[in-house]
Amino acid sequence: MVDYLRQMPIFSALGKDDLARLASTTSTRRIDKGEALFHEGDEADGFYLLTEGRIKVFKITPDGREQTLHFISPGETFAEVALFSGSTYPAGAQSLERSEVVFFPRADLLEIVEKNPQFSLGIMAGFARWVRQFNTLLSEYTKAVPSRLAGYLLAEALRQQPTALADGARVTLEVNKTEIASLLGTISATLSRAFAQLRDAGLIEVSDREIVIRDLARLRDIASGTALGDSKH
Amino acid sequence: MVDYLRQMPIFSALGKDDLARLASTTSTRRIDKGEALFHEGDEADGFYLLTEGRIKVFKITPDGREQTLHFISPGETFAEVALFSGSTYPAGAQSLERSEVVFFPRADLLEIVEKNPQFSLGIMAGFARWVRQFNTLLSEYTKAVPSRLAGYLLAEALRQQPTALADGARVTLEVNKTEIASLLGTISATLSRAFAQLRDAGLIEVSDREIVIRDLARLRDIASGTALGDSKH
DNA sequence: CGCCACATTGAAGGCAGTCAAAGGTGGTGG
DNA sequence: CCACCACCTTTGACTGCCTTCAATGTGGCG
Repeated sequence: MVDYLRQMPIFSALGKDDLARLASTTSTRRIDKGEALFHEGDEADGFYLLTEGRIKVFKITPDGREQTLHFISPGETFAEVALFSGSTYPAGAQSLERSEVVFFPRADLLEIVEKNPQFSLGIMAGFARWVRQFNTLLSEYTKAVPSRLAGYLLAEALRQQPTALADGARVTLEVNKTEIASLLGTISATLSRAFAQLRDAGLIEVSDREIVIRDLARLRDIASGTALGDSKH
Repeated sequence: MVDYLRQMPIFSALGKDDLARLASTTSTRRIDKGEALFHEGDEADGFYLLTEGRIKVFKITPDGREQTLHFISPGETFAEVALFSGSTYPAGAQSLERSEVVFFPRADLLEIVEKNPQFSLGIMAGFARWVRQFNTLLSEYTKAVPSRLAGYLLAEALRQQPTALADGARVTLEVNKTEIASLLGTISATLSRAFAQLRDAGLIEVSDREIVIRDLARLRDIASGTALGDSKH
């Protein structure tokens, strides 16, 4: 466990002793597909590291729909907001597949923070990343659904193959389309139409969860907000 | 200046020496109405404290509209994201009136963070607050415009008179309606209709920037997502 | 007095959400 | 091994809200 933690950017500044102490306070939990890890409003008493599976972090909107905020992949931490006193989780977390998480109780972390200023810098850097992502999500909201989808596909493509992104690149959707719809702030029926539009315009090919990017340039254009009909000679 | 800083929650954990050092590194800047403080994407080299006036923090959406993220009031800090290395401002800031800000350069702050773990906890708490606020903003986005407006009016009412919020409460809009429209993710024409709907339903009275809340219970109901037509006997 | 920014209102069009139905797929249990 | 079922995906028809475009009103300020 100590070695595993050491690999993570957030913990890399800690010494051997602190790492060992940290490791000894954690607990591991397995959750089945569809099971809730915590609910929005629950008392927040620590944060999580996902070691296996896939988790979604989401809010329930006033009209009862689920709005997904992030999908968490193995190796990522989430719910860091729990590091602060008296707070509750601002969103819920639920597994999309059989998953395994490591839990870090708040009390022990705070002790370590107080002794390791560098560690707090690492946590703050994590926050900054989060802010940026949220910012992006907010911008996305004002765009049409096909634009958001194009943006999502490009982000996924980049994540899956950071090098050599070019026409013909393949993207595998790692969650089902209903979940993607929730992340993009829409519903599966509308997302389905958006996929159809990008396909009919010749930008992508779709076959279940396998997507092939056929026209990267125009896809980028759509993602940046250009309406699908518009061409700019 | 030292006394002024000490009042702020974020700085309250600092000792006299650090406060004095911090104060000596700051600079004050006056900006005219409409002037930009920084633009989205600028190199972020410090954060700001607003001492006078009013500032909006905003992004330009892909289709060219302004999306306001926050209005900053005197005594509030903003652009804290600048505390992290190699980052750029994720949004722009512009004054809505003649304003005065105090600038805290990053380099000096980082030194203080390293010596004062408690200080970093304060900054992190600030971030957590921010996350929550953003979270709220995201939820708001999925609601109809009259609901968002109702939520905004309630939040303003609460901010202006934390005690004794009841029917007959007065709210003064502190920015013009076009700016409010931008904060609520819409345009002035649509916001104008939303005001008219709340007025015609007998929930509020509107007279320029002075709003009177006539039916607090129903206004809360609308804000929480109930459609204006729906009644629940 | 006249300009300008802001606010309001009308008309029209479009995008997306809702409801509904049908086809496909994988998993489970008999 | 097959039948059934639950879930996902897609498509159609419809409705409603919001945006766009445009015109008019109004208050402040030079």
